[in-house]
Amino acid sequence: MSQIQRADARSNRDRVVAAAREAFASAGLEVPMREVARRAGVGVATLYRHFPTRTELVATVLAERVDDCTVQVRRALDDPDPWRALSGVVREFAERQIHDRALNEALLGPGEVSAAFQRERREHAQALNVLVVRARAAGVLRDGVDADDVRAGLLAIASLRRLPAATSARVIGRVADLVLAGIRA
Amino acid sequence: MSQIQRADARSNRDRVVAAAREAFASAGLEVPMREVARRAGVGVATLYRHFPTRTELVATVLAERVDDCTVQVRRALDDPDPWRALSGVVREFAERQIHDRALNEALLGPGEVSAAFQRERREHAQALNVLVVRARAAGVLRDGVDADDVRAGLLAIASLRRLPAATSARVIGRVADLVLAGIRA
DNA sequence: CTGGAAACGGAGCAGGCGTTCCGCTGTGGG
DNA sequence: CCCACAGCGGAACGCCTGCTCCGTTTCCAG
Repeated sequence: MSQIQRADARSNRDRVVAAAREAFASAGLEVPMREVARRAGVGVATLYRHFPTRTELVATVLAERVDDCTVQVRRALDDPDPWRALSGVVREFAERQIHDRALNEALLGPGEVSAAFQRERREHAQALNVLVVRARAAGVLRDGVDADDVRAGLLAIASLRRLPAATSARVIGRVADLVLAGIRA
Repeated sequence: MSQIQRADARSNRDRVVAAAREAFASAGLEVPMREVARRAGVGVATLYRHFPTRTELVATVLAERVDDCTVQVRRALDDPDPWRALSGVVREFAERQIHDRALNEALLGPGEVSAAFQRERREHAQALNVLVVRARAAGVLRDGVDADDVRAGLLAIASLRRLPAATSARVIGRVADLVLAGIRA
């Protein structure tokens, strides 16, 4: 019913997405289209047949990553310990940044790219709000700390991904600790 | 004895530096050379005669900004109140980032550019160390916080400059508060 | 005032990017 | 098995960048 496209086309599309995912994660979003095509073992035309514009390819790959983050926050809602839930989200987010160079650009990139994720971001924000409200009710947050503070902390962690790789991991870890110390009662 | 160059050459050099300073601050370091030349009211060749390569122009402009930061930390050494001195450095640094888009790239940019400031960075680090040691002696720092934590916090603040201008100011302010709360006893 | 060196401006070059065009290839329904 | 056509690869286009070349203008010492 669905197979309008040939089997080899479908397989090539998958290889392109896989190559883009890997390339973006390790080298950042500015990897040239030619390079993605080369890694996928296809010609540039094939790449453009599946993704008519660079932005669409980027959006497709980033959608997966952004979803990962939302899923992670949702999962934290199941944790009965409010502080462990919230601090786990911050720490795991930091961990993700260390291993995936593309993710931070989904959150920081100039409108064009990140505008596509408004819905995902809202879902992420809502789940995070719940975590913050619970933590606040449990009295583990410093007075005056709200969800925007936590989001600002996450953004700060994400931004650090631009540092030279040699130091970014260490700095991200320190900032994550700093953010947690900054929101805790 | 020194005027080996003509008066108009000297004046053009000044205009180029001024134009670059302004352009970098408002639009970021990736402003094209043509655009800097246009703003300065000179041809590109004139620009290249004074700065043989783009990197040299960038380094010249950034050197001023980086110096500003070092001077500011040195001045804080005169403050008798250790917490006010340290927190003032963090806040003023945040303020600078909000108003100058170029500064963060001096600290974050890939080696090529930022490597030129190793000496300045060491001086900055030494002065900051003194502030941290004093604050620690005064007992206003949380246990385990060291100068690297403060530096990591400053880097986090600097990195945020890449956010869309509309939100970056607010987020930078929140993160600065978060960092201060995170290091305070 | 004048001439030659210093300085100038902008067209032009090389190279990298995203994207398109088009002649060929190989898949899969009949 | 076969051939129409979906799908392919890579050369080529247009644009933008950093940087250079060279004929022309401007300064200023004598």
